[in-house]
Amino acid sequence: MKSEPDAYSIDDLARDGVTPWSGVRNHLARNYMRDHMQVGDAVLFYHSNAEPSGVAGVGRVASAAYPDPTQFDLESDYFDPKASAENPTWRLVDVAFVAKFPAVVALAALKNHPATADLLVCRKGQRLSILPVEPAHFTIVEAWGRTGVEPE
DNA sequence: GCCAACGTTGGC
DNA sequence: GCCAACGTTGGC
Repeated sequence: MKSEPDAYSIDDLARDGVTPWSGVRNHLARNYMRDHMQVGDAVLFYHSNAEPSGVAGVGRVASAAYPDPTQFDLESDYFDPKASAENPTWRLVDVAFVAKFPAVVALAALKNHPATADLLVCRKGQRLSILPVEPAHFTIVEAWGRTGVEPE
């Protein structure tokens, strides 16, 4: 799950403990949350538009999908006039903090390493804010981030 | 600041 | 329904 650290970083999640992943306004990303995420699923927390951009830590899905309240909030940047309480368009899940890596696993490093080069986030032009990660990939990235040691 | 890769909008 | 124009994301 991507977030710009200026907007919401792994440190913010560490402080809050759990946060509603509000503001997703892309149908594919919403569908991942709605159809594929289950409570307890592990999440790689990715810093985008950052120095460096990359995986900053680990989270965990802490709720099933439910309507994103910001779509009904006139004051919110994420207000959606087409959505209604009876027929919400956008959903989100809560994400809980698990760990912050001692150092960000940079996108450039992920791209350079054969064990992670085929991650979706490594694809050129990949802008989707929520992407699926294979369990094997998760294990590699998590170990890399936690230890700072490149995978074999 | 540039630009690739889309998603969205709106005229037709 | 098609598609051109436009807007956004996000790496570089």
